[in-house]
Amino acid sequence: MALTAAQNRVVTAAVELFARNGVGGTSLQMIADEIGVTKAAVYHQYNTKDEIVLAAAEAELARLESVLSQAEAAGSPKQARAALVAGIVDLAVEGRRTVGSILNDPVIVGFFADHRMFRDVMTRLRRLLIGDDTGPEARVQTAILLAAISGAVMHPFVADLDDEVLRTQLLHMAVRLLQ
Amino acid sequence: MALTAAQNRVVTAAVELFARNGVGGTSLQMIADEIGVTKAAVYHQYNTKDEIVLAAAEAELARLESVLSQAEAAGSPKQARAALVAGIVDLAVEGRRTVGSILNDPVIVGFFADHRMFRDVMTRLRRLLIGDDTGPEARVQTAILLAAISGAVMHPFVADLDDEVLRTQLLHMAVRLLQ
DNA sequence: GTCTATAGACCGATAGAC
DNA sequence: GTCTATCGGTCTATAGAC
Repeated sequence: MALTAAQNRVVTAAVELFARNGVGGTSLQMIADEIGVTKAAVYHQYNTKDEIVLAAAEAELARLESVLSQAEAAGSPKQARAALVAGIVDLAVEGRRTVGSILNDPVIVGFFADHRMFRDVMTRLRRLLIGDDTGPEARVQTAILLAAISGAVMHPFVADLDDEVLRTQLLHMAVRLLQ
Repeated sequence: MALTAAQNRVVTAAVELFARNGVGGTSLQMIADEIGVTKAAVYHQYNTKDEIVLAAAEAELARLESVLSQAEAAGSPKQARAALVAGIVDLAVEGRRTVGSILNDPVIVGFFADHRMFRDVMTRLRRLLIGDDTGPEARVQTAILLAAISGAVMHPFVADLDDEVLRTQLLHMAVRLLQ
């Protein structure tokens, strides 16, 4: 899981290109060109394209996992939820160019379903946001909250807005939606 | 714009495959196989892959445009907004497997920015939802509303929910968010 | 860790018969 | 409207030198 400097260059370039062209529209040659090395040098770090996609998805997820862990350490469930939502808003705004495309790419969504690491984070996320209420209303409401945050940051309607303005408005709405 | 039967088969297969594999991850061979013809037969309908992608995006957008036109014919702005939101919820739930992936694919998002038809629909959508208020709050709120609807329907948290339950919950939230 | 060079499959696209 | 056959190019992936 700990990446070497060379692996980090590969993953960073991959995340950027996946957001720009989609996973299926990104070749190893593109990644190599973006870094300024040859394909063979990329293959020295990862043996298949799938491994790169997985590493890129894990790198993005690691940031969410970090926010999640911090939130779980909060005093009360209510404080935990607030901390989590604020952290997710920060994450989404910070990565507004890349997060959305990657989260929605069909190939990566497939990984989400297949690998336990992703499911575990989703379970923790769900538990923190809605506790033990597994009814339809709570599930839809949580899906809306998460989709709204990750989707709104890359919407054309807000493309020309400052990060700070976007963050403030988004957080305000998220708090309202959570009540 | 009016599609022949053969063109319709191509576009329908393309929409399905784009949702499953992404635009960049879908080849003309895949589309041909899905229909049960050869690549050359597909090329007889559309001369390039880009034309197919464009036709697929237009087909999806045409459904939104139809909802938009109906809403614009409503008596008051308030009624128009309500009709529009209800129509969009229906559209999203109906196409919950495909709509989300296609709306977020980087290649199609690029088309959205380049082609006037998409921008026109977006302008009408925006006018109907927020009128002449072009401030940050209104823009973020509208982006949230649209992102929430299109993103929530394909969220893993609601994957096992009935269409009817999902539609009801989603509509309830949308109305609340619109106030 | 990076390179050159290459293998074999698949890509988008075209020609021409039926 | 669909087919067979083919083109040049790019794809993922590997071998082996430095």
